[in-house]
Amino acid sequence: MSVTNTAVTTACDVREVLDRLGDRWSVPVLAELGQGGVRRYRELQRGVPGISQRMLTLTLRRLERDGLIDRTVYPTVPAQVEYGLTETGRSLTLLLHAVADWAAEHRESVMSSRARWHADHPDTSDAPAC
Amino acid sequence: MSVTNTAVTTACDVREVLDRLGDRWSVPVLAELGQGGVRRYRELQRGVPGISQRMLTLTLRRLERDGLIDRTVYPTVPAQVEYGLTETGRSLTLLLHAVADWAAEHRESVMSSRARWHADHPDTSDAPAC
DNA sequence: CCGAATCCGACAGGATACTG
DNA sequence: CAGTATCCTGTCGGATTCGG
Repeated sequence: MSVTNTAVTTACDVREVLDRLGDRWSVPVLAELGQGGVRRYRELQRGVPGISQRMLTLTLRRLERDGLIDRTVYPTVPAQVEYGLTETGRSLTLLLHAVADWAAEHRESVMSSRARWHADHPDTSDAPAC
Repeated sequence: MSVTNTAVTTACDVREVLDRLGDRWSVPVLAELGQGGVRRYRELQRGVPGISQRMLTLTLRRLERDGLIDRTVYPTVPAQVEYGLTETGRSLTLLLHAVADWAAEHRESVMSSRARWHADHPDTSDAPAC
């Protein structure tokens, strides 16, 4: 770790820093937090349909651990917790917008390619619709 | 599919189109193919250290299915197969460069945040070094 | 309200052996 | 050389229950 050269960026580094892009819920949670200011736990659960309490908590812990969101606890009764993006997290949402733009732009291309593949290879499995 | 509005981009769509960003080997393989022209099967296996034959084949099939790479078979003996990026695949590598840049730029921030978390929570598990 | 703890199924992915 | 086929394991994530 004595090397300060940040230009050496391998695919390995990317996965080490951005492994949150691989899991199921980090991106939806970040997207929800990116829409506005601060959200409470229940609001997030409603804003990210389908997420379980377990995965919401795990995802929030990991995002907090990586410094992408911060967690504020108000010692009221019952407890109140607010989640919001950090500066790093906000910059990440900009990147995610670029990713979403790419997906929207090339969606037709990818889908038609998959349809062609599906026609040529009738046996291979397909992921169901979203 | 009668809607032509591409501005409606949900996180669901992104994962549907770009689920290859989530798996273990698609990005390294795309990076290897993005470095130069066309690669053969064995060259890819050498250029992507650690990948097994099984995962290399699976990854290549999925990338081909999505129209990100194309596969050319020369009917020589023994068989010779070449893989190369399509136009869509090349445009994706541009996006991946942006992702890699973000990771390099915020690597220190994320790492220090994890170190702090690790200091405050001595029990939580950590992914090993890359 | 905001979680932690536990159990469990599914599937991605590694190792190995075999084939045209 | 360029793959299949098979077995096996770890991990992710869902469902449920309990606690502060």
